[in-house]
Amino acid sequence: MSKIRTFDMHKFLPYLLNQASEKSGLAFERHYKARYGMLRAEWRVMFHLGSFGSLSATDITFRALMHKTKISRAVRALELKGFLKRARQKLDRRSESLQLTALGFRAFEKLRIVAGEFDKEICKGLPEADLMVLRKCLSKLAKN
Amino acid sequence: MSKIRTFDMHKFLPYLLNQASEKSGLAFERHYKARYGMLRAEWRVMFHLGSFGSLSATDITFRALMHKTKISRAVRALELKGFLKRARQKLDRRSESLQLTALGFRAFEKLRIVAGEFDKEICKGLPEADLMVLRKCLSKLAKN
DNA sequence: ATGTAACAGTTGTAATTGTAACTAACAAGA
DNA sequence: TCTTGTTAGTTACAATTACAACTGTTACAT
Repeated sequence: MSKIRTFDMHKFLPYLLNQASEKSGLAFERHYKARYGMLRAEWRVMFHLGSFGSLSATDITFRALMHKTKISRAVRALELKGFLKRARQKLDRRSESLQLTALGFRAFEKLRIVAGEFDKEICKGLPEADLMVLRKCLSKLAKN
Repeated sequence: MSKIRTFDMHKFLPYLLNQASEKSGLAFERHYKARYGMLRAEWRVMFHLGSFGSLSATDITFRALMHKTKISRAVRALELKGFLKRARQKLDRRSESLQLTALGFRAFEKLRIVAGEFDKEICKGLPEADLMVLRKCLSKLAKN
């Protein structure tokens, strides 16, 4: 039985991406889970608000590739923890501008440091040149 | 306020990995969902059995980085669809060897072709040299 | 052989999630 | 003003999932 022209699943990009993503995602999860009782969705919302500043829920939907109900619930959870405050937009009262509170930002800053160490750790063993290529490819794949 | 030594989250690998993984995973989902009513967990189990041959549920747990209850239920779903059969191991009657049926393998073969096209599509625009680096890095990240 | 611990896989239950339907706010043409 | 259509975000409910407790099997020291 010939395997000619048969696609090799070991090279299937969605598979490789998922493996790598799950591995690192699971490993990092314990940091925000243990310290702040946050779910992954909450961490992602905090990550976006901390990194990009004030955003609306819809903004986060597109940036984080998460469903709007998931975001709605994560926002409420963060709000209940006192990590986030919302403010109705004056110009369009349908949408609200989300922002980390001082408390939320302190938590984000702590996690940012942990994230930096974590990132350094998992990048160990990969040449800097490869990392540049890797980041470039991942950004492209996420956009398209 | 100085940003010196502050980690740039845009380069945070778990974030980039998740973005790229979600994007491609969501896009490919419709193929097995629409044609075979399979969930992502089911597709992953089928993927592993189709690619690597006969495996036990525990094998898949480690290879696919999925929780064992998720696998247990995916296996049952595939079994009900007639895509998979199980056989108790003679030597260790706790574990069972899972294998695609002829029907299951035909479905896998069809999806494999779709996967090949899908993969080609999302790789478009990335130089072959970069893809080699990308795959190498992803494999390493998944192992560690 | 017997007790204890480890392991493969399943199931009950509670938490999380997705889908579709909803409310409230805007927009723009008749 | 009064539709009609769109958008931001929420909620009800059903589907999916995780966690812990469970059954049945094996390993192995006593």
